[in-house]
Parts: sequence; C-alpha cells; structure tokens
Amino acid sequence: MKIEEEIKQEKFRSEHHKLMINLLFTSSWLQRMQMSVMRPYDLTPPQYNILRILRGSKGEMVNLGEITSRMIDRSSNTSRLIDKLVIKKWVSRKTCPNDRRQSEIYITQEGLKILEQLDKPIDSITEQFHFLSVKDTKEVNQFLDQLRNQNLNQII
Amino acid sequence: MKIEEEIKQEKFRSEHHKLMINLLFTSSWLQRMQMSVMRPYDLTPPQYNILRILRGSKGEMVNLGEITSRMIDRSSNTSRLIDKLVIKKWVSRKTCPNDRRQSEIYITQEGLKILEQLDKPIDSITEQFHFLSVKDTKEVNQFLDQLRNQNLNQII
DNA sequence: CAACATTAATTGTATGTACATATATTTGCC
DNA sequence: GGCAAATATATGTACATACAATTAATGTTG
Repeated sequence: MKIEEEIKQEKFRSEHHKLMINLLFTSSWLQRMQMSVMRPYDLTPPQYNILRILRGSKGEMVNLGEITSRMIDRSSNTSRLIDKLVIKKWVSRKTCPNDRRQSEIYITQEGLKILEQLDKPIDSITEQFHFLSVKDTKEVNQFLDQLRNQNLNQII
Repeated sequence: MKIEEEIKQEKFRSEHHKLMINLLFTSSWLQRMQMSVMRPYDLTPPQYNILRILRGSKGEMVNLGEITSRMIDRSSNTSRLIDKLVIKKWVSRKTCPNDRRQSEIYITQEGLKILEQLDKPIDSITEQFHFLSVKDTKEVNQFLDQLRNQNLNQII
C-alpha cells in the first residue's frame, strides 16, 4: 500500500512532507518486523543492537559511553539495557581498573550463540531491500546522509 | 556525517544493510528534531499526530479505532494518548449514541490554537527536505512504498 | 430469545526513551 | 596536596510502546 492509503490521507502539504511521514512510518514498520523476529529469543531491538556492537568489537572490552555513541537510537539508556543483558548472562560488566568511573563490557559465549541464531532471520529482513539496485541504494543512503546534515545550515 | 561515521562502523554486510540502518537512524534523528520543537508546547509526537488527524477531519467526530488506523506509529496506544489530551482540554471524548462501545473524539478550540502555533516550527523541519528535487522526492517515496510491499511476497 | 461469537475500547505489566539530577572518580590548577 | 571542574555512569520520574487480558456492547444463530 502507498503511504496515502496506509494512513488514509489523500493529500499532503507537499511531496517533501509526504516523504517525512513516509520515513517515519516505514521506520516504525521496520522496527515491528525486527521485533517479531527477535521476540522468540527474548531480545529487543536496542538489546540486539548492543550485542551486535560487542560482537563487532571481537571480544574486546568496550566501555558504556562507546556503546552509546554507536547505537542506532542515540537516546538509548545503555546503562539499563546492559543491566538486562547481564541478568540474561549474554554480556558481562567489569569496572575498568585504570579508570574506575568507566565500566567495561563484553559479550559472553552465550551471547554470541544467541546472535548466531538470529543472523539468518535478521538477514531475511535485509533481503527485502534487494529489489533496489545497488546504485539506487547508494543514492538513497546519500540522500539520508545529506538530510541529516541540512540541519547544520538551518538550525545553527 | 555519513552513517558510517555516525555509528562508527566502517563496513556493512552490504549497501542494502547499510540502508536499513540508515533508515532507522535517520528516523530516530527526525523524531528527536520533532520532539525538540514540540516540547515547549507540552506535546509529544504521537499526541501531535492525533491532533493533526482530528484537525484534518474538520471538526467531525472520529472514533478511536479510526484514529489508530491513521497513526504514523501503528502500535500507539490511542486510548491512553487521548486520556492525556482530554486532561489538557485539547480534545473531547463522547460515547457514540448509536454504538455505545465506540467513543467519538473531536478537537477543541484550544487544541486548534496549539496546532496553529506549531505549524511554522514543524514546517521548518519539512524544509530540511527541500534540497531534494520533487522528482527525486517522489522516487524515494516510491521506494519506501515498494519496500513495505516486498513483505507480502516474502513472508506470506 | 438465549447462548455464543465478534467488536471497540480499556487496562495490566514489562520494556524502553527523554530529560534532569545524583554519585563517584579523575583531571587540572593554584 | 587540596579543591573546583570535568567526566562516566547510574537513577528518578514521566511518557510511550508491546502484547495480553478484560470489559462492555452489539451481532449472529440455533
């Protein structure tokens, strides 16, 4: 369904306004897809995001601030998310000996196993994007990057 | 900043995967922009969404299910959102006399006033999209619509 | 018309975000 | 060394979503 039909709105103030709504709507739809895949594994998208960041760090310790700065959702409350992952024993938290303010986090073997199980289902979501050519995909990526940088010129 | 820099990840599994992350990241960024505009008016994006739907209905009564089906975020808990708007006296709720299960909702004069005040700041967010030509905007809209419809072929 | 299914909305509980504040530790400067 | 500023994380509270269960009213069907 086109966005007009999805939210039952025939007219928009402009094509650009429609795009803004469409972005928000589609993102919300994507998140629901992810959730439906993760739910059986007792995992949520932000928790999954943290596990992916830790796996990407190849077993290295990563401090909490570093994780936050790499999250898809910048306003995630990483501290409390880590709490939940620690309870499930998928990550472990240690105070950094060099700087006791920091806590260093790493993914456990169990955490890695959960991630492995999720790789395929998550990939199948990404496959939904494959109808778009690589060239066009790059263009949309570029558009999104540019959009976020418009900000610098207008607000500041 | 490019998405690679934003989340400090140089490599992605594919250009398509990068686009998925970019969509989610940019949408989250957009929502924070909206929030910063709405906050001084004691309004949140989903509450604003409801007010816009009601204004679009030109003073007509709209029942709760109808509002939910038009929301940008489909999983909004409209019932509780309306509660908050009623407390602020920006909308009013009545039981539908023909079908007492339904509740009919309409926007008040005060609600309309708040919306008017927000029109300009919200428009200024939309203006960030203006660097993109109308032709390209249409193409991205089409891409998003297509993306959501891939679903029908793959999952079902 | 009475029993059962369906529908519309509300409510309960867990999870997560938004923003401000608090706590603990380290750093910089005199 | 001692004290203020800066930094890293944690916590309090309000708001919102996710999913299930409940309540109340209406439809349906034997």
